[in-house]
Amino acid sequence: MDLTERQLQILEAIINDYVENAEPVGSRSIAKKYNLGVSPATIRNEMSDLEEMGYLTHPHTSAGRVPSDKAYRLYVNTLMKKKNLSAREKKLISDRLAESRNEFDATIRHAAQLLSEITQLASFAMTPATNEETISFIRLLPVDERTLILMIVGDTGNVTNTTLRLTVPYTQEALDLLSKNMTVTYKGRTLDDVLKSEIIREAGSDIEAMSSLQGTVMPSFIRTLEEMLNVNLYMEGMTNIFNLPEFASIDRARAFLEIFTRKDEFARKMLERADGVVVTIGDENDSMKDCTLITATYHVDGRLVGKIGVIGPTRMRYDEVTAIIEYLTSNLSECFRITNGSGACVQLCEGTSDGPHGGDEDESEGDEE
Amino acid sequence: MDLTERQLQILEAIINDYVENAEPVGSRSIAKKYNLGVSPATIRNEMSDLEEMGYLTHPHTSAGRVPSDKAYRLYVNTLMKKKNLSAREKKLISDRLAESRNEFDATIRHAAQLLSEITQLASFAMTPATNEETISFIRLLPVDERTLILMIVGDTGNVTNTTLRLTVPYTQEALDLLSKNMTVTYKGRTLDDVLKSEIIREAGSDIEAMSSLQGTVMPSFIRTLEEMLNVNLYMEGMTNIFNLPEFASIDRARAFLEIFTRKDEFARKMLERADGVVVTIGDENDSMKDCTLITATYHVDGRLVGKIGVIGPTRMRYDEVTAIIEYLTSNLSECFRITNGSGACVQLCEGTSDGPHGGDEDESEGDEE
DNA sequence: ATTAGCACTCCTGTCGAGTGAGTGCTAACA
DNA sequence: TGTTAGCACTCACTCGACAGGAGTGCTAAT
Repeated sequence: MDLTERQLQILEAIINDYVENAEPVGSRSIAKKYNLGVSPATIRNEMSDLEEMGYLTHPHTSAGRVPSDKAYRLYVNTLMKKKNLSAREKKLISDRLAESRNEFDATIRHAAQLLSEITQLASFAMTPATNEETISFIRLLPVDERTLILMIVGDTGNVTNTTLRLTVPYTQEALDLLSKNMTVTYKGRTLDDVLKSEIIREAGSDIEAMSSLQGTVMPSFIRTLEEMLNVNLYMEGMTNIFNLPEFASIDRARAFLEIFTRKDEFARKMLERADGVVVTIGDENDSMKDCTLITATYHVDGRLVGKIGVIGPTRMRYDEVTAIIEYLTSNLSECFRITNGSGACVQLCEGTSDGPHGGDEDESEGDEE
Repeated sequence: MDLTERQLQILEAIINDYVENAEPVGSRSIAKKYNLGVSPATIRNEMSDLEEMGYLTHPHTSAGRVPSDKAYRLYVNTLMKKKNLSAREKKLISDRLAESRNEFDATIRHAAQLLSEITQLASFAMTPATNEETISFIRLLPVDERTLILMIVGDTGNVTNTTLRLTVPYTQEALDLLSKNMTVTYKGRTLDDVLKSEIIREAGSDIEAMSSLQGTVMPSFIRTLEEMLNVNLYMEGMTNIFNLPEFASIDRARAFLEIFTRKDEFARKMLERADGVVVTIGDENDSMKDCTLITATYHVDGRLVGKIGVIGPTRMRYDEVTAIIEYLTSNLSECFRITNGSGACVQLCEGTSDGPHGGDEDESEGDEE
């Protein structure tokens, strides 16, 4: 059954009022503040109907009405008007992102910080998943007679390295050979693929092989691959939620903060979410059933996809938050696009652990000394 | 004025009782639980004296006594008996640290996790400060025609790298030359030293130089050096404090958690603390005036010094926590010592961001393709 | 010096009345 | 038939009174 125009108006008024004041809203205050041309009694009747339809709830008989998850869903889907950010806000976002534009991870982290500062909610940002990244080359660099660096470079310029300290000295020849062999073996294969095959191979490997240089390097190689597959997750503004009345009880606050302590689990869940702006309200979330989660995706070089999002109570300024997150992700994507010079990335683009472009590793390598 | 033996006994009893129950302790309960052979009335008199001397406080007339910071200080300095960990706890620590012993940063993080799990308080662990680390060599590695990797290797095997994406292609020759020049220029100098001189040089650099490959690489070089100087700080168990009655109020909890959000500031403060086990109680801390901070240092290869610590209310099991932190740091130091084979590091020692020895970069390299 | 006894303080929890915000129903009205 | 005014009713919240209890501090006896 569809809602009448007036019911929609009343519902919207209730949502706006409740979002602002966090207190059950009564018929009289709606009639006074938003002049809909009807009396409190009429509004009461409509409210009663809206409650019957599941859009409103009632903490107790003599209290005002509170919007339900269903009401917020309706609001987000149909009622909400697209909001435009003020020039000031836009400038703030652009400027702050530009500050660290040359450093990939720092930019991502700053985006999360910005998001929590502007929305006054908790936020997160993740570096792109690297499942489809392929190995470009592998290097073993000598540090001293027993220390060496294992370096894996992906086709997007993503680098991960590990310092290995052997208990017995290695020879330069063995190092060079292994370095070469590993690159030949793994080049062009995805991290995932290599990891799976290597874990199986390791499990069945013989002791003989383990005593060789390769035998000692391989476990580290596997671990380094695993590390390279992990996304970096930055979470910000967790103490913001203490300002909100819905988290005034220590138990609610605690439950909320525990999300932040289990980053791996959280990252996994976020990776599963669809691309684009996704809003999940209250019960629509698996856990955090009284929170709203708004996530969005940014693109690196049009290929890799990273996620960023806001976590707060279901009572939030949906219009503002989605507007901010949309502007922020488009700005981020712009930042990480180098092919069509956007002006945001004029001279140099650089990333500590990631970057754009499907790289080509076949250019001559040259030795450094 | 010195305390009598009986006063010390009573004070200790009050501290033990309060640490356990978090409630003001009365004369009667002391007389009953700890049979000191005197009546509640006598204990009351002693308590009154102890209060006068500043060891006890009194929330209100008809409440029991609460130990003051001064009492805890006395307890830690003279009353406290050294506690021995149970075999089970020792095994737990050793086993958990051994799990990740080959990965430096992971081990540090696990140490913090362990500390918070066992003490049920908040904890932190930091990687060693690298102020005195010298540059071993610098590498510029090609990824594709416009992407390259800048890699700085310290004398301890500490590696930091950054992926640079240029807007104009570079030549292999320029890359090799710059790589070589940079190594020759900076090798053997400390990170601090190079950073300072380079920042000054950059400020006065001419535009001409900026357009060269060197000009584009240098700002990233500086940033990467800065990154290399930063210690990694891991904080764990922050939600543990919600279990403690002293943090039942949302404001107290909030103030506490805000420490965790300003990691840089926190890291700086912790670096300033003396080596060894350091206990600062309540007012002895600059901020966090109603917390106790217990920190200790571990050693890497007998040279570098890292910090680890516990943060909790002044009411804590000082004996247990110091015992745990002592055992943990000695175990950590053992883990990171390779020269005298401790058995903890038999086959291979490896670290993502650290390692021993003053390296030599001049060994021949060999190419990968 | 120690202790029993006792008055006193002050926190805590409970109970009931009063208050106010808000609803739900009914009857009058346009 | 939809809208509105009026009114009774509900229920949370606040405040003061009161009792109970834990604990102190003082005094006098041992």
